[in-house]
Amino acid sequence: MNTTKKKRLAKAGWKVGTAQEFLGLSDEESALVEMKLALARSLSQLRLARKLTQVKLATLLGTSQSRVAKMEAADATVSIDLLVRSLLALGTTRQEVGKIIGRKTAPAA
Amino acid sequence: MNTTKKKRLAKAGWKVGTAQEFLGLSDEESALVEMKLALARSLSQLRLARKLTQVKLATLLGTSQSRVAKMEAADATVSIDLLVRSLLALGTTRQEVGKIIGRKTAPAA
DNA sequence: TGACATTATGCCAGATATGACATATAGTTA
DNA sequence: TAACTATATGTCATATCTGGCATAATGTCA
Repeated sequence: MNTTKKKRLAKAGWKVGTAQEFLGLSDEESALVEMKLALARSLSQLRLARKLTQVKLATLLGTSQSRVAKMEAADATVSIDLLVRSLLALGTTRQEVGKIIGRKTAPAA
Repeated sequence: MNTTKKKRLAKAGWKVGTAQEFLGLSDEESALVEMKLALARSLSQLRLARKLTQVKLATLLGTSQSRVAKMEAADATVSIDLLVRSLLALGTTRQEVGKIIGRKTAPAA
């Protein structure tokens, strides 16, 4: 649950292979994080594919640029609900959302 | 978003084929509801398969019987986050969660 | 029938997420 | 360099979700 710790490390510039090994993330926690990462990545890709700025996407979704930035960053303050609702709003089907969630996340470059 | 309306109808005993046609649910809203239904159903099945009561499952998850009941009923007050976290806590893999979410929901019996 | 176990529903205080705003940090072009 | 665009981060009031409790409804068995 201690996401603050993770953020501190990340902010300090640590590029960790997978978060789980350094931070004491349980399997459940890391699975949840990976799901969020996969959803966040898809949202980002979808936005770019449509050549939208975060501001335009925010307007489309009825939210703010800052929240879009946080969604794409899989910030701790964004829920899976929000990510899923956003993808659905952009026309992503339920089946596709399922695939995204199940998709293995590529390790941080 | 008016889920109160739906609850009133449901409470009145209306067994609707799919919710969308009677209530003015948008595609996005109904997709979200269906995802929650699929997750709720899986949770229920998983609990029964392990021969647990809602009380025992609640203890296992660190929550209350009432919330488990609401989760299984896909109540409006339960988030996708909660359903997913519960499934993960029971050992469901991320891939399986993905499949569940994408799975087509059987119409109400 | 009563006694008991299980599940469902209503409510509410505290926890968490959201939207909005300000501001910071790139990145680009002149 | 300045001016501009796009993205990131911090904060906060409000909205929504969660856990927990009470209680109702349903089911089961003697």
